[in-house]
Formats: sequence, structure tokens, C-alpha cells
Amino acid sequence: MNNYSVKKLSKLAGVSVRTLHLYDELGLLKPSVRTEARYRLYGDKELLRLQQILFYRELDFPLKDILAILEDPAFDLEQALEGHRKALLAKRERIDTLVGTIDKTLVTLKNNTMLQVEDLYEGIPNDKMEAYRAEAMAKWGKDTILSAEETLRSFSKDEMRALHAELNNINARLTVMMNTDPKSAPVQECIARRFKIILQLSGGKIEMGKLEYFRKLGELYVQDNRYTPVDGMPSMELAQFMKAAMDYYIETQGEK
Amino acid sequence: MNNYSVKKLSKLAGVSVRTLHLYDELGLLKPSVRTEARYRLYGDKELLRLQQILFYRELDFPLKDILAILEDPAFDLEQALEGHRKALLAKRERIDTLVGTIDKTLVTLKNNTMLQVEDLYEGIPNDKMEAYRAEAMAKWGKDTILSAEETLRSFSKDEMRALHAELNNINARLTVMMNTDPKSAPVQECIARRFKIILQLSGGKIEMGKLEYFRKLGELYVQDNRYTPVDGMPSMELAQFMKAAMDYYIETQGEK
DNA sequence: GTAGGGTATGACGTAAGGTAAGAGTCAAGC
DNA sequence: GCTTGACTCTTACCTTACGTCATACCCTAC
Repeated sequence: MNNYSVKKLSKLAGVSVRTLHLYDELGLLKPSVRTEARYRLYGDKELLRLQQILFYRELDFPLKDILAILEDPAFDLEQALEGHRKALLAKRERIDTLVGTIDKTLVTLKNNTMLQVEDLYEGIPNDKMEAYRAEAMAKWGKDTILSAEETLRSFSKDEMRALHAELNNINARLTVMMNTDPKSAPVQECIARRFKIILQLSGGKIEMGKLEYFRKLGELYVQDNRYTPVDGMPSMELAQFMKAAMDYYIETQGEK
Repeated sequence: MNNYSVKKLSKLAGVSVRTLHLYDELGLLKPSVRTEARYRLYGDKELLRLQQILFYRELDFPLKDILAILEDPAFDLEQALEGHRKALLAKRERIDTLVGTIDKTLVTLKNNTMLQVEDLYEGIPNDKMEAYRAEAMAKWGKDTILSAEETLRSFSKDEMRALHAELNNINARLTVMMNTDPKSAPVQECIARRFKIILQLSGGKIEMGKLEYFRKLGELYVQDNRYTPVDGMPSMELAQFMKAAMDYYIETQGEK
């Protein structure tokens, strides 16, 4: 016959001492014996009973019900379990509804922050934009353009702003480094970073049609002053940057 | 510009006055104005804010979080919603586990209280029982017997005990009334009740094969002293009782 | 003037413990 | 015998989001 102190029993069963105090107070689990100093001592029988209590507690039964189940042997456990099961299913259904509401809210939220097609061509006169779109579709395929637009729109406005800012920053750095060796590390770094951004804007997959589309779009952006062009470097040379970035990408990939 | 008292606003929004008091105290929804007597007065702006509060409350957001969402316009609502969504899904998974555990417990419980095939023939010598089963199957069809056994086993031991006890009770009453008019109300009542029990034991549907099976089983039970036979009435007459019960059933059904 | 309804504040209760304070207990080492 | 550290006791306050009093004040209609 074992004797457990509160601490021992609590460790054995994985509950806190406070919990044992509470269960004692509620009459759910009384110690088999109290020492002269009113220390609680539990026996094996109590350990077993505690296991039962914890089983029902795991099932989210309120302690009151657990007491009823354990005290009254005529208690209709089956009915209690089935009632409980029903309650749990109702809870689950409610959660499903909540998740549905949240999903809907998230979609609404994203629609508000997501780029619209017009945002892509913001600042560019409407007729010019339409003409450009039609031309691009004819040149590189309608699907290519729609896919490119789709990818761009998958960014939130904040993300897009951040990418624009970084491109501007890179361009500025490149301006400063114009006369240094084009093979120097800093220049290569900028080119690589630039390429990564373009890769990201492409949706992770490089397609020549998309690259051409971005290059042309970049030119329009520069004309709209959305980008700071590299000083002394006509916007047409963006294509060269892209070419360099591509070369760099292929090189480094080849190394791996 | 409308002015709402606590009661008016509470009715409008479907919350209690206490809730409005609490929200005021928490700084979640302050009245636009307090009268000299410290009465709270809310305007349309507050009504709108209350709607928002209730929306998030519906989603089980704690009031603290709602306050943060409404107070801080830079609050990352999207992230909060996604975090919340995750928490809800975790809760749902937990509920699924709980329901699974309950189901398992219920099965175990039922296996313990359900009748086993042997229980049906309890008290009857093994060889005799096997012979009887085989004979019954040959006579009324294997499926009929299996179905009858299945139906009987669907009762828990307690239920079956209760039905046996009631049958005994009815038999005893009939013994007492042996010499009264067989058409008298009490006798008819007993017969009717008896039939209802048999109907129940048949699974709600009357089949002649099953009735024959039950009649014979009843005889075996009487021989086993499980039933108190009606005094002065040989067990064979159980069949007559059944016939009378059946007549009664058909009659009363016809009246409807 | 009063009756009836609305309102304000303060306080307690709920479930299942967490956390802490202040005091007593126990075994071991010096 | 004394101290130290680990353990234990009881008491009591804190958590959430209100519900439910109790007491007292306010307002309006008759």
C-alpha cells in the first residue's frame, strides 16, 4: 500500500497541487488520511480515482458532473456521454461557421488591399494603357499577359510598394557605381538582387514573354517617374540589366 | 442625429444593459454624452461601433483584443484573423478527438451491457440449446432466427431484465384473473401490454417465424423456471396468449 | 404627490484553477 | 540544538464576460 503526498501525487498524475486541493475541497478526491499536521496523504485507491477524474476532465466534463458520475453508481453514464457528444458536435458546427466567417472576412480584406488591374497601370493614361495591353497580348500571347497581371496582383499594395522602393534603391546604388568595374562584387550583388525581385514578380518562374512584358512595363513606369531611372542610362537599358541578371542567375544556379 | 439610452441601445443591438455598462467600463464603448444625472446617451457613431464589437465578439475574440483592433488602426487585423482561425481549427481538431474517445467509450460500454448470444439461451443446457437453434433455423429459416437474435441482443441486460420482470408480473395478474370474463377490460389490458412487449422484442415488425421462435423460446424459459408460468395453464398455452394478443392488435389497429 | 419604470453604482457569483502571502512542518547537515 | 531548504497548510485575490441582486436616484404621467 503506497502513500503519496500532494506533491508526489501531483507529479504522478500530472496535475498541480492546487488542483488536488481544489478536488479535496469539492469532495471529488479526498485524501485517505490526514497527518497530525493536516498533511494530505493519498493511497492507491485515490490514485485510481484521480485517473478516472482526469479521463472525464479530458472530455471537457465539468467537475460537478464528474462528481455525480463517480459518486452515483446508478448514474446513466451512457446518456451523459451521448448528451456530451451532442454538445461537442454542436460546438464543432459553431466553429465551422466561425471559420467560414473569418475566411469570408479575409477575402474581403484582401480584395481591398490587393492590386486591381487598373493599379498596375496607374499613372499611365487610359488609352495608352489599353493600347499597350492589346499590343503586349498580341506580341507575347494573351495568356502570358493575363498570367503576368495575375501574379503581380497577388501582391498586396504594401508589398508592391516595398518592391518598388527597393528597385529604386538599387537603381540609385547602381548610378553611384556606374564607373566601377561591372564585374565587382557590389554591382553583381545589385544585379542579383534585382533579378530576384523580377523572379518574385514573375511568380517564381522565368518566361521570356513575361520578362519582355516587365521590361516594357518598366519603361512605362520610368516615363511616369514611378522609377528613378539610372542616370545616364536610357530606360531601354533596363533590358540589359535584366539580361545581366539572367546571366548571373544561370551562372550561380550552374554552380550549385 | 439620434440619441439612445442604455435600454434603447441594448434592445437595438440585442445585448443586455449590463453589457453596455461593462463595455463602458472597459473603454470599449463609451457613451457620447452623460446627462447631469449621469445617464448614458449614445449616438449613431456608437451604435456603429457596437456593431463592430459584436461582429468580433461573434467570432469569439476576447474583449481585450477587440479593443486593440478598434483602437489601433495600425493593428494587423489580417494576422489576428489568421491566428484566430488557426486557434479555432485546433479547437475543432481537439473536439474531433474527444468525440472519437466518447464513441470508443460508448462501444465498450455497450459491449458490457449488451446481451451476448449465449445470454439468450442462458440456463438452457448447451447441447439442448444448439439442437434447438438448429431446429428453429431449419423450421423458420436461418435469417429469421439470426434476425430475431440480433433484435433481442439490441437490448441491454437491464432492459431485458425489466421486460422479463414485466412479463412475469403480467402472468401473475392473469393467474389471479383466470376465472373472470376473458373479455373484461383488465384482462384485455394485460393481453395488449403483453403483445406490445412481444412487438418490441420483435423489433417493431411482426413476422410469423419470429413469433413461433419466441413462443418456443418462451416454453424453454418456462421449463428453465425463468418465467413463472400461469398457474393451471400449460406453457403450450403461451401460444394462445400470443394469438389473443395478435387478435387484439389487429382489432385496435383496424379501429384507427 | 405618487406610482411605475428607467438608471447608476457597487458587489457577489460563475469554472477551474493560477498565484501569492504568511505560517507551520519535516528531514538533513552542522 | 540550530539552521536551511524543501514541503505543506490555509486564506484569499485574480482571471472572462457577463447575470443577478441591492440600494438609491431620476423622470414622467396621472
